[in-house]
Amino acid sequence: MTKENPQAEKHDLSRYPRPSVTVDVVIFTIMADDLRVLLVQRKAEPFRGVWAIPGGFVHIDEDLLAAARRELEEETGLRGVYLEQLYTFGEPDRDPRSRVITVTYFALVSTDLLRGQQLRATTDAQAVQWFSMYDLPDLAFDHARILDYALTRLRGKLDYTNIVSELLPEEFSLSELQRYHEIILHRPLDKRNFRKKMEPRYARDGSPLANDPSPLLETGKKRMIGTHRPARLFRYKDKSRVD
Amino acid sequence: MTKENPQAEKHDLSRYPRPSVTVDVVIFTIMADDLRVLLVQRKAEPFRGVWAIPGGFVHIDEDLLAAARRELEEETGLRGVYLEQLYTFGEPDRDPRSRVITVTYFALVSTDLLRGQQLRATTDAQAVQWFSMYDLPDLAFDHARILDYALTRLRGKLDYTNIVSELLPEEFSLSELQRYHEIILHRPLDKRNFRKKMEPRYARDGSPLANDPSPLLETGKKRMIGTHRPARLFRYKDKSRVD
DNA sequence: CCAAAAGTGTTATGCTTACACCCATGC
DNA sequence: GCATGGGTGTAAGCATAACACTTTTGG
Repeated sequence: MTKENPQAEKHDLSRYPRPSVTVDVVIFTIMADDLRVLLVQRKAEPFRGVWAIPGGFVHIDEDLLAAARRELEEETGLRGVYLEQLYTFGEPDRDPRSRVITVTYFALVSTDLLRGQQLRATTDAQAVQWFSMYDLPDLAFDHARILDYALTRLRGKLDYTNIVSELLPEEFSLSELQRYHEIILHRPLDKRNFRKKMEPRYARDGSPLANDPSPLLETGKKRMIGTHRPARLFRYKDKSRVD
Repeated sequence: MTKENPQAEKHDLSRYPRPSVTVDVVIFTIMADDLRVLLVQRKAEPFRGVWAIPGGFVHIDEDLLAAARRELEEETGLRGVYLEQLYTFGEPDRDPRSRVITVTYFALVSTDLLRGQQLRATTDAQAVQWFSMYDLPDLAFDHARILDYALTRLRGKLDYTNIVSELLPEEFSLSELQRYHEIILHRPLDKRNFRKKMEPRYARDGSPLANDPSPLLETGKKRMIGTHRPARLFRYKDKSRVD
């Protein structure tokens, strides 16, 4: 209380210990036909040797989002990635050592961005590794709950945002787009219905329809892989924005 | 960084100053045909005399939600109220004095609960007052943005949750329910379409329909006010739950 | 019988779901 | 011509949106 009174505030601030504030970043990607999350193996107690979501302390003059970006970059070397605040967890005993409040974020990185990037072994981790969301190891602290929450949020946003565009390469076929949705939702989707919803519509003369609700743009290019009919390629009209 | 290394952690924690953590609680109610929010007038600098969202420091062993409940009770005397975490704001300069990270919540209190409750003048506030969301004073810090965010969230949840039940009395007519929706959305709704969506459906013999999607239960009671046709009264089958 | 709010139905449009076969390509 | 993934249409059911008059009550 008494944030509103500077005198009382000084009082409070000197008398009462402050909690530590960390950011933890749930980093998702799609890889090998699977939804994966980046975890680090803890080098020290508590939970030594146990896998955990990467994260760390917020610096005193650092924005929360900036701290999340920094953590992400430390682990993956990546910048300019989609990040969204998830939730703030602050149960007093979530860290057995001391009071730690963690502001969680989730990041979506496309296979494109990841290509050629090395995962970095940071000083506080024995190892860094991608895990399937559908086959997770035991996790430190309340991190299982955080992953759960992140997955729910990701799924929830799938069908009313462009969020999947952050995981896809710039250009993709409708089958690939559908596959990404299926991997995230973890269930099969009907091909014709999916296309009906996603595909751009054209007027009779082939010109782009004015009030087309589709988020996609047909590039005109085709992709040939293997020995079958080539697929048309699409792009998202707009990339999703951070919340 | 280095949260994972206890030695490095001690280092960090002693070397680096920690931010203060507060909770701010956006308290909504519906009153006099209007959506209102509870604000306090600051007694001290900065922003002395300016209106602000009630809030205060999180105690070192106190859960975030518990801190929000405490703030709420300090201002309104109310317990057992719907509270939901909104967002965490942590720009380094959002408080000119020092680094303050605020975890925001929103609370929904029904006119029923409020009846007979006194607003309390706390030590750090000159005054406490309900303001119309549609006619707000200037606000301290980034509080205008927080209110904005809270309103967006409330509106977004209106049509896929039972959240409005937290603002209503136990029993209400369809007209009242519609009025609450209109007040929150700040636009008129079609009466027949609204009822089609909300009203319970019955089989031909008048028995309650098995797969009725309506969230409402007809109580059988009627309410007579004034000199016109009495309205049927309804209840929500389930109350909404905290996120 | 008047004032006031409660209550009520239809049509058009568009989204959702379920479902099975033909097409284009390289070899 | 075959293997492989790309590509297509229709019908039923359901939600949405627009729109105006009748019913019930107390005084």
